[in-house]
Amino acid sequence: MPAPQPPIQRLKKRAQFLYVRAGARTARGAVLVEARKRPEGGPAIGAGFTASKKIGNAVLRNRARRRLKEAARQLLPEHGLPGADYVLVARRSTPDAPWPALLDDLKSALIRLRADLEAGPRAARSPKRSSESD
RNA sequence: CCAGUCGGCCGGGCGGCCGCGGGCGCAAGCUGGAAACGGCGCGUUCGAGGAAAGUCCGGGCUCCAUGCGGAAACGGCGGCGGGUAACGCCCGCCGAGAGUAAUCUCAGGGAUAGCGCCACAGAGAAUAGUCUGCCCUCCUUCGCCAAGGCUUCGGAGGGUGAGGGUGAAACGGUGGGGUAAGAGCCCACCGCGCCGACCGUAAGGAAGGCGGCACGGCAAGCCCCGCCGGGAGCAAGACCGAAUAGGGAUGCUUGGGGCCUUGAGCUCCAGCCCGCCGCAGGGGCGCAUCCGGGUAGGUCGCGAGAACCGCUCAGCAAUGGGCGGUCCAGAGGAAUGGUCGCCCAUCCUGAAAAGGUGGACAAAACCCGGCUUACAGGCCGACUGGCAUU
Repeated sequence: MPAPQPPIQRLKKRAQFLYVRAGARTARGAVLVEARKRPEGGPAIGAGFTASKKIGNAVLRNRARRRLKEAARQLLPEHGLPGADYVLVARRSTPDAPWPALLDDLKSALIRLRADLEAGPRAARSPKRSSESD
C-alpha cells in the first residue's frame, strides 16, 4: 500500500445523523447513501448505518446493517471523500441482494457523491431533493 | 408392524480468507505525555435464544411516600394438600365431563344473605299453568230402545296436571296398584334430600338408616365470603462535569449629575458600540479570580448467581439438602459479521448415477422465576389400543 488509507470513524450520535441527512443523497439499487462534508474537515471518513422498520423485523434489520458495514469497509477508504460523513440507509432489498450487486451499487453511489461533494456544497443540494426531505 | 397419548431434548456441522466488540497480557516498534498512563499494534480468550419475542403475572434492585396497626374504596385470585423468594406458576390428589384405553378438559367458593335476569317459541319460565285433551254434573240437541237407560252436536260450572304440543329448561323417572279421570294418592326400583359407622392431614369418599319429594338455571349481572396487593421504574438511581448564558463572593478599574436602602444599586445627560453616511427610533456598555446549581458529555449502576455441569441422599413428584467441578456476552444509534468450499437435512428433475435449489421461528440491552405466542426438520423415552408371531 503506497498511500495510507484514511481512517474511518463510526457515527454514533443522533445529531450527526441529522447533520448528514441535510446533505447530498443518492440511491442505487439496494442502497441509499447520504453524504455531507464536515465543517472542521480532517482526514477521517465518517460512516453511519441505518435500517428502519420498513426493512423488516430485527433479524432482517441487523443483517442489512451488517452487510452495509462490510461493504463500506471494503469501498469507503478508496471511494469516500476524506473529511466527509456518509450515512448508508438500507432498503428493502438490502438483506437479500447478491453480494457483488450490492458492492456495485454502493461503489457507483460513492463515486457519484464524491463528484457532487467536490463540486461544492451548494451544487450538492439539487432542487429535487427539497421535495423529499422532511 | 399400524394407529394413538404423554414427556424430554436438539434446533445445521467442519474448515479457509478478510473483519468486529469485551476481558487479560505485552519484549521490541510507531505515537501522545515531564511522568504515571494511554492510543495504534501484537498475542490470547470469550462473544445471542429456546423462545433472546409478546411485555401478561411474580420477585430482586433503585428512588419516592410512610410513626405503628387496622379499615374503607379499588384491583387481583378462588376445590384440597404440598413446592417455592414469590406467583395467577409447578407437582400430587379430589370432584365433574369426554374417550374402548393411555389420557385430556374445567373462572372448580357461595343460588335457604339479598336484588336482578331467564331471549325466541309456548297456555304457562318460578309464591306456576288449561291451548289441545281426559273425566264428572247440569242445560240443550240428534238417534236407538226391551222404558231401566245408551248415544251425537253445542253451552255452562267443576275436577285433573297423566297424553299431545313449545322450549336450553315445564316443578322427579319407569312399572304396578288405585281412580269418574287422574295425581307420590299408595307400592317397588332408580334419582333426590337429611343423618351417617368407618376411611382420609384435607378436598372428599362411604356401608347403612330415615324422608314420600320438598329445594329449576345464571355468580363470566350486581353481590356475599375468604386470601393477597403503597407508587413509579435502569430514560430507576449515584457520581464527575466543558463551552456559552445567567446567579453569588472578593479584588481592581471608573465621564458628569440626581436619589437613597451606600451598592458596579436605581435613574438622567453626554460619549462609544450594534458594517459605512444622513435622519428617526430601539438595544447594549465593566474586567479578573474564585464558589455553587444546572445543560451537552462522561463514569458507575452492569453481572459469581434463587447460576451451570456431574455424582449422591430425601421425596410418587414438583423440589430440596450434601459433595465435587466450572466462570459462562454484556455496549452505545458501533460487536456477535462478510465471503468461499465440503458435508448433513429440505424441495425439484431423474429408472439410477447424478444435477439443481437452498436452511423454521426469530436476535440480548438491569437481572432472575413463570406464562403465552411463533417454529422447517430431527432424536430419545414411557404408555394405550389393534393385528401378527412365540
